[in-house]
Amino acid sequence: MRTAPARRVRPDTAEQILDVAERLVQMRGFNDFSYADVSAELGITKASLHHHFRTKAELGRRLIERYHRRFAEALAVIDRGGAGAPAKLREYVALYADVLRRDRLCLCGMLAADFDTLPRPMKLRIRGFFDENERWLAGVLEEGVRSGSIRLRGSARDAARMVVGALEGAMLLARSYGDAARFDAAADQLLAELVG
Amino acid sequence: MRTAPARRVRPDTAEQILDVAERLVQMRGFNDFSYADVSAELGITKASLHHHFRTKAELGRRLIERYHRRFAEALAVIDRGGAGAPAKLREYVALYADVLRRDRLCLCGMLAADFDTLPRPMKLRIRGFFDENERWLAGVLEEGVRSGSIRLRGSARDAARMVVGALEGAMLLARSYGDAARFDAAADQLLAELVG
DNA sequence: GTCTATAGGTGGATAGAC
DNA sequence: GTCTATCCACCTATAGAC
Repeated sequence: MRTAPARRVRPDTAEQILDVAERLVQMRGFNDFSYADVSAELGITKASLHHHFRTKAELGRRLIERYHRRFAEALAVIDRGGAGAPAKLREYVALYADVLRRDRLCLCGMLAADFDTLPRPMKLRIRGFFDENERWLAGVLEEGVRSGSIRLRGSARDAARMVVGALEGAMLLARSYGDAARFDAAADQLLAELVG
Repeated sequence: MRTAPARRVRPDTAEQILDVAERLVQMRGFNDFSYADVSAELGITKASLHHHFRTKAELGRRLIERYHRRFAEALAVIDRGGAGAPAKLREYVALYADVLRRDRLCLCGMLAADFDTLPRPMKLRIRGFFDENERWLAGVLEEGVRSGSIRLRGSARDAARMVVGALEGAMLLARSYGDAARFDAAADQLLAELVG
């Protein structure tokens, strides 16, 4: 079943850089982490970082692309599970909760706060990430409406947008109190409104 | 009816500094505006800014305090209006929408994204702002439950927390698309779930 | 209360050797 | 692919004259 070649035990340098940068952005924001931070953590010089990612804007763009790809894969896994709409929604919420439990915000939620200061290629990809969230959620909600497990007041698209915003905001608030349970409580309330 | 002394036409320098800094923080975040930005806009030197606000941390603290005070006054105005709970909720949402329409985020929503990088006095006051929002909203929701105009699934406190998060997140998302109508749609959905 | 001048640090980025 | 060395812009903050 596994057709890909065996993975290296140690990820290559570019991946390691993305790993560290991703965590720093999710915790501090795009403009509050530096090549120097990544350099110190990985034990290689800033000049070497520039060999892998020519500019910070390019590093930022690649960060979003990888995050989006992995998120889409997680959604595909949920889809393959074949659960009903309510269970799928709970799995979706769990993706957010897992991020928060590692003391991070959603990468794109954080970048949405930095939005005004970001280069255009990053802005477009942040929207692309949210668009995919909205599309997937709207599909699940419509499926739930058809099967009678979900009750919506407006369009599935508007409900999906509301849910994404509510979860991003709940993460933001929960982290300000260092209290992941705040996120869980908010998400539970939200789902209770949607699920019959 | 007006008992306060007539206001100066030109606000004093400290207020002007707060005005400019507040807008910059709401648009760009606390770490992406500088004394140089404010200096250029007001036509006074950075050294003069330091005369009014010794450190950036102090300026940040004062920003939150003023924002909190003004917000509390706006809530008091809503209370004095004597409307029912659903109308009060709509007025509350309008406070957020007005901020967004000036291309800004909530000051404390933005600072919540910067949270990890902020000095402790600012962190405590950001929580204080959200606490007040939560307290006021919970009161309105309870009033609505008593009068039968609001239907809650959990506690008023949890519902209030969910609403604050959802509105902050909706602002964040709406601004990323430069589309204030996204906020309105999300807020309408949210209120529709609470109001009967 | 405002200015000039400057300190001391960090930012992203580049040249060129190995 | 990694390094040393360096550039220049910008940051927050201070000293001291007016």
